[in-house]
Amino acid sequence: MKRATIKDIGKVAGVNPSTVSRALNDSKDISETSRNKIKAIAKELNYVPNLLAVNLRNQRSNLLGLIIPKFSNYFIPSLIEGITKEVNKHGYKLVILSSEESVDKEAEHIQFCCNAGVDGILMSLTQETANLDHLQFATDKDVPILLFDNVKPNMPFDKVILNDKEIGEKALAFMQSKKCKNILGIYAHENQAISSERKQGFEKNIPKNIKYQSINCTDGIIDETNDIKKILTDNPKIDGVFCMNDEMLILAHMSIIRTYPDTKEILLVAISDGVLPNFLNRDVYYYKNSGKTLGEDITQKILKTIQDKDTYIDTYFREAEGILKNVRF
Amino acid sequence: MKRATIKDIGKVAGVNPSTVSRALNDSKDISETSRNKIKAIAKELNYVPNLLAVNLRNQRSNLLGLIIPKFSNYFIPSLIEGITKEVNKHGYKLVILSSEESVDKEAEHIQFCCNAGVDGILMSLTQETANLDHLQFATDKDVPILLFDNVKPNMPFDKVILNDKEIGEKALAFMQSKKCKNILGIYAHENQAISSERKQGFEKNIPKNIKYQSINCTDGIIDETNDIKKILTDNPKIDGVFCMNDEMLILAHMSIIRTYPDTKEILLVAISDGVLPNFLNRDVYYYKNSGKTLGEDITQKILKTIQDKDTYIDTYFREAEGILKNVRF
DNA sequence: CTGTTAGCGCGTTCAC
DNA sequence: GTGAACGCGCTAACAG
Repeated sequence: MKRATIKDIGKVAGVNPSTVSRALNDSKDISETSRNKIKAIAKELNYVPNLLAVNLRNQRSNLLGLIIPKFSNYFIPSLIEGITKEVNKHGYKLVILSSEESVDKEAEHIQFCCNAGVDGILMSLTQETANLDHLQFATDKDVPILLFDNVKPNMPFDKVILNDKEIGEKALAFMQSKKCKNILGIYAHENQAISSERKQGFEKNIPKNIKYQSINCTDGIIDETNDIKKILTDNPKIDGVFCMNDEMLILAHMSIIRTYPDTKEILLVAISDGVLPNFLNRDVYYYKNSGKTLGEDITQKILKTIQDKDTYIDTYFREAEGILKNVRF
Repeated sequence: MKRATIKDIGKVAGVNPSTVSRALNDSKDISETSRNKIKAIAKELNYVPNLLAVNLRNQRSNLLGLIIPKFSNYFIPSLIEGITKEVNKHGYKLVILSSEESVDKEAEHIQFCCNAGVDGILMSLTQETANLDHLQFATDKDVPILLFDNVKPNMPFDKVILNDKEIGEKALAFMQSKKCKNILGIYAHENQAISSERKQGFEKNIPKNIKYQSINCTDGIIDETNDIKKILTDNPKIDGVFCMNDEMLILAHMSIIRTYPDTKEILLVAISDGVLPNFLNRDVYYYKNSGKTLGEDITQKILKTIQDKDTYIDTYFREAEGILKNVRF
């Protein structure tokens, strides 16, 4: 059975389709009686609006686009969960596009969003994205973009930024207060903005009496524990490890317990989504940057931008929570 | 600057919009020369088709809907990654809808998919979903649905099913071969189809000489380690633990190392996505059911259904890989 | 308060 | 091979 349209309803009710539209959308230009009558018929006929038509008419789709560079294990799922929750609340839906670390795909995804009438774009850039010209495509078409996560403070777009550098500094200060004398820092790829920000912050004030070295690892490649293990073995005096995110934390954790099967006094400090530390069998101190709440945040921000039709460029700062300690039973 | 339409192109080229349409869609009813000319102009004008219009015209959107009951930590992210990868290959996009364990939302999401011209629905049911009437909405409108994960073999829809019961049996046999005499099984909520299937399989052939008990845990609630720890403490002879998925595995792992800080001979067997075991500092044997490859699978299946316009009900079986052992360095 | 008309942008049918 | 006209389903502008 073909689905009913407003035309069908109009035929049954003996009114014009536009009147049906008014009734269904609770326009004030319509009488109580015909509104009720029309609504009753609509229900009778199992009428549901065809969103494709509504969207074409309105040139918008109630869709939000999320463009991520790739899937990481801890942050992204948590982020998606936050966005999905918030988006559902406001009657929007979420389309997820993964660039798979390709700038070309990133550009394609932006194009798609614009052509599909997406109302706004949430976007975390690829590691390779140096040039931001392809974002212009969206701004030209007045599709709001909000950058987050892998974004530099000087990028001329709406963005949400964590106080990365400051947390790096705080982390160092904390480790100092805990009497660390020999520290290893574990970071991601240099092109990743948040990684280098956190690194810069951490390395800013290292005093002479603290020995320090760092390593860059690839997300989630468990083999890299071997490299870390080697550093730990070669430097038995290391008494503190700083991890720039959860992926690095798990590598560090594995490496430490493999290097020192019996508990050894190495202070483990990280910036984390907040879930993983509680699943590790070792004290972990961490600054919490929850993907979930970030997801809620950025969703609210872009929905507001959509509503207000703002065009100027905003930078929103976000503070990590901490320092926290994981729960041990 | 307003974006170009086929009308604009036609004006510049001095032809009718319909001719432009033909040229752009490589219709055979058009001369080589005008096709090239029109395409050149289109490029010149930065023409990109308005998908909203295309979709309304075709009554479809090149969108796939994914409806999940909620976000778990291990399986779902991996699943989404698999689907996204596969979907991108074929020019489709993915919309993610989370029911948050509410049957009502589940129904709403189905409705949305149908009204929005989604080409197909991938769906894992809520724990509470007993009645499948609301799926009828989609079949009525000829929107293909494919069920996976939390689906019972007798449900009259297209579905992908893992050999859950069989794996349960195999797991028991494996633990027997490893001389376990006292086993604890850890499962999820009873309403979760895969959990109860795996449980039934595992419990089917337990011999008299093996002591066995089980517990149902909630996903990702770390407090439940206390309950497991109590069982382990009260039953010091337990020498094997079976975990129905990754969430249970991590609970078991925590509980074991907390109960017995020094290594103790407890055989740990699980059904897993395959990532977590390698991050645990203990031997783990597991049957691998990768969310990622499942995601690829179900995407291919539903795309085929869409293409073929099949209407009969298929059940696809999927085999877990194993038994595998985690990598230890 | 309601009907008429027009158009969102595209693809397709039917003429020529 | 091309133009004209129509319709997908809905909403908004204008009249009355």
